[in-house]
Amino acid sequence: MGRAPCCDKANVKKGPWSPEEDVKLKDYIDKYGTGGNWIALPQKIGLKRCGKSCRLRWLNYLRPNIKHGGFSEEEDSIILSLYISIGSRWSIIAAQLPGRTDNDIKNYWNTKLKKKLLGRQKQMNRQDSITDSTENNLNNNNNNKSPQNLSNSALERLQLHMQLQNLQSPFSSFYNNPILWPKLHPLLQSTTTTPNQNPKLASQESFHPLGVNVDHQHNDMKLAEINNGVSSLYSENVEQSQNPAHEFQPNFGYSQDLRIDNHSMDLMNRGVSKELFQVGNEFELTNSSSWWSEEVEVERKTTSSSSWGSASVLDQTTEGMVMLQDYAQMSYHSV
DNA sequence: AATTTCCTCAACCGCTCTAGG
DNA sequence: CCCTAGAGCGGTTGAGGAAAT
Repeated sequence: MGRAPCCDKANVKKGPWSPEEDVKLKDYIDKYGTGGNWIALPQKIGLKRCGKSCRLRWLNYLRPNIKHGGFSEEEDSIILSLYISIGSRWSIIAAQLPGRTDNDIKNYWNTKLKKKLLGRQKQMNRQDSITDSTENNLNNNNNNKSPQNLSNSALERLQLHMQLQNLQSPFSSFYNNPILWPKLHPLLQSTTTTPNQNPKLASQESFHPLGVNVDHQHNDMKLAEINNGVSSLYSENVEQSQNPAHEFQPNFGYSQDLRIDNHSMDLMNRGVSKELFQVGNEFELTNSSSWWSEEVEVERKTTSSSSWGSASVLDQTTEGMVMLQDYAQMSYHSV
């Protein structure tokens, strides 16, 4: 017993859309809207298409103000920083880029942007063998912590974190140099361990380079996955919790318990990114300079020749978020 | 010029989530 | 509370064009 198909596959046309089909669909939606029922829509118009196919065609190509190709560097930066922040949540990323569709961004990332970044890294590797040893360290770390527990996306983001760090500071290994690690709250420093230090963590949880231990089986960690971290900006330690449930206490750069009320969780699960950030705006932020060690902060200031474009919608988000963007873009442009 | 390989991206698939009965 | 249909999402595929041989 499989799942019932959403439409009669035998009587449905597949493949590329003809201009006539596009006109039919666009005209109808312009006049009457979708009617809130995509499944019924093709029958009303007389299209031999699956409702899902109509929806996709409308969202990705026919609706007004859609942009294709020609991604700007600013858009690249936003995609990069959000990908590192939240992973392959393409719909959320697309919501930050007016006129872009999730499908477009997904394709752009998979075919160009990712290669662009990895290409830079390969170039760096050729130039500097120190970087190679760093990659080996990463691989070793992955081996130690049961890599099958990490999704490809999470691994990729981990690697990107590493690579961005290397691009920024190619002569030192992020993982081998604790001075580069973000400072943790003194009281909680001891609660965050590396997989090597804690075999239990190594086998059960994703190890985050910035101190975020993600237990994917724990419901609270759904948020952590998203924040992992809007980005890595949050650390949490559920086991150490002293706080009541439903109390959301974000804290940039400090490892501590992280809880969230149902409404906020719902917003995040729905991918309502603006509201996600608005939730973030309510945070009482700690001084962002504490997030990175002074060494990184100094280098950040001296190397950065660019700043976030004033047009970025993300500029109005939390200080911490902007800082992350700044970090990502600075790293990106620093090569 | 012919063939092969690579790349791009539109579209599909199958899953999860959600609302409504 | 359960079930179902529809919406939405992310991963994957494959046709077609471009580049390389």
